[in-house]
Formats: sequence, C-alpha cells, structure tokens
Amino acid sequence: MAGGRVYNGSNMTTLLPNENLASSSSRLLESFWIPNSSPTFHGGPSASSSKSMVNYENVHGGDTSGRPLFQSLGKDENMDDDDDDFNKGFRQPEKKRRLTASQVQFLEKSFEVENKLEPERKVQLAKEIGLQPRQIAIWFQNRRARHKTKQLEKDFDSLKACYDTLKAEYDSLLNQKEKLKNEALLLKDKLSISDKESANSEPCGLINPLNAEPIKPIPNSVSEKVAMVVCKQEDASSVKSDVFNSDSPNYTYMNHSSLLDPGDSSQAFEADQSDFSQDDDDMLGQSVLPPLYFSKLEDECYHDPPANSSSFGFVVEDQPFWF
DNA sequence: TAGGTCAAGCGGGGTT
DNA sequence: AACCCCGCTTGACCTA
Repeated sequence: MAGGRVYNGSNMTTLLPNENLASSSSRLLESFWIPNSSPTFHGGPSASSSKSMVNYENVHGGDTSGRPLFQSLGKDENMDDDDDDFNKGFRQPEKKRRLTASQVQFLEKSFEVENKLEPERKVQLAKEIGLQPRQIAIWFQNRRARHKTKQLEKDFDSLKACYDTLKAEYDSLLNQKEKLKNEALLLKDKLSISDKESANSEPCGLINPLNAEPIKPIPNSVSEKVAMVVCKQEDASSVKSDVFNSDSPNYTYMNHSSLLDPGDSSQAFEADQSDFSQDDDDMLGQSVLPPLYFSKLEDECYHDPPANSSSFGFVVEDQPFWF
C-alpha cells in the first residue's frame, strides 16, 4: 500500500487527528493549547505533567461529569487561532505531541489486558480517551515493539547468565583436569622410583607378583580398590607414604599392578574422578561448582565408561567398606 | 549539543 | 481492495 494514509479526509502527514492546525509559531502553538475553558486533553507547558510536550489534560479540574473519561478536541475547537493562517494557505509542519500521562496509563492498562487490538476495542478506547482510532492502533504497535525489545533484552541477559555459568563450570573442569593430570604424572614418577628402589634392595625377586602367594590375603579385586582408594585419599604432594611403605603387604602388589600403567594416564584420571566425593583437599570443583556439575559429571562421564577403565569403577555397595 | 524517547510515516507482507 | 501488523525510519521534543 502506498504510504501517507488518509484518515477522515485528512492526511496524517500534514494534519494530525485530534490536533489543532499548526500555528505559525511554537509560542502561538503553546498559547493555543493552554487550557482556559476547554475540557480534558487541553493543556500547555504549565500543565501538570512537566514531561509532556503538550499536556492535554484539564489541569483546572473542571467538571467532566457526563463526559467520557477523556475528551478530544473537536476540530471546531482547534481552528480558533489558526483559521486565518489555514485559510491563507499557511500550514506549519506537524508538531508531534506526546500523549498525556492519563492517556498512556489508560492505554497501558488496556495493553496489559490484551496487547492485540480488535477493531471494536480500538474504537472503544479511542472514544474513552479522546484519540483517533488510528492513534490507538499506532500506540499499540509502538507499544508492542517496545515490549518486544525489552523481552529481547531480558532473553539476552538470561542467556548470557547461562553462558557465564557454563563457562565457569567449563573453566573449573579444565583446571581440575590439569590438576589431576599432574597428580597422575607425579604418581607415575613415584611408582617408577619406588620400583627401582625395590629392585635394588631386594634383587632376589621376593615379591614377584607371578609367585606372590605369600602376599595375597586380599582378593585381587578388593586389593585393587584398596590401592586406588589409598592413592586417591592421599594428597598428591604427600607422596603417598603409606602406599609406598615397603612394610605394607600391598606394596609389591601395587608396584606391579597394571592399574597405574604409565602409558595410560587417562585411567588414573578417570579413576580419580570417581572419587570426588571422598577427597577433601582436591575438591576444588566441588567447592566451586553447583550440584549440577556432579550430576553432569555422572551423566557425561559414567553412563558409558570406557571398557579399559572398568577396574576403576567402584561398585556403589563397595564404598561403605572403605569409608 | 548529542543522545534518548516517542508518535507517526513508510513500505512490505499477510489476511479476508 | 481494505485492513492490519511489523520493522525501520523520521522528526519533534526533552534532558544531561
């Protein structure tokens, strides 16, 4: 459709509905709008709402009983001072006027009820507050646009907060991963050192795992768990003195266990993760991350553990045995 | 005076 | 064709 709609025979571009014909000067315009005897929606710079460009309200508190809540200016009322100019062919460009606070409040309430505008409702609203139906439609359109903008801002803030949270979790996980990697490396070093020392001090192979009957009081599966739990409960910096104490009956078993195969650090890493809830000193993640983190860990890490890490997955019912 | 706000214009698309 | 809605823009006005 071509622009420049025509309403009630007046082109909106040059003559706004409910608006006086433009005066030849802003001073004239103001004086024209200063209320004297007119009912509602007449106003001027001295009107109650200082923020309104032009306040149409009846600031004199005139009796409006028997009238609609708001009443627009009739064209006859508008023409007073400008008739001459208009007839002479003068026509000032339109002066935009803000709706009054009362009008806006009325429209806002209506908007809260329903932000779409049926034709009947539009006409009704227009009558109620003394505006042209077209103005009501425009106000609702602009109001919907503002509402949409605000909603977008809200959604953006919400998504950004979500992103920030996830990023914090991710960073924390990265830190934890690095820490656990370092711990695994440290443990491997200790293992190799202890291995060498034991080989030097007991060259006769007293504790060869292949014929280790004397030191097998604990079943293999349980022994593995003992080793893992002890490892995990120790702070990496404390060098696991108990674990590597040569007096320990599990000492040699640990040393020759394939659990901490130096070639597979991921196993150690993964096993350690399974014991987060037991570790006090290394619970960086637990102290930082929300419970969601752990549920996610379970979802993402334990639903389908790698086959080669099965020996690290503690059976739930085993845990009370160790703790 | 720059930037924000708001009523209104404009043009395109959809519906009846 | 008339009407409506939407996105974008314009222009008047306000404010820091």
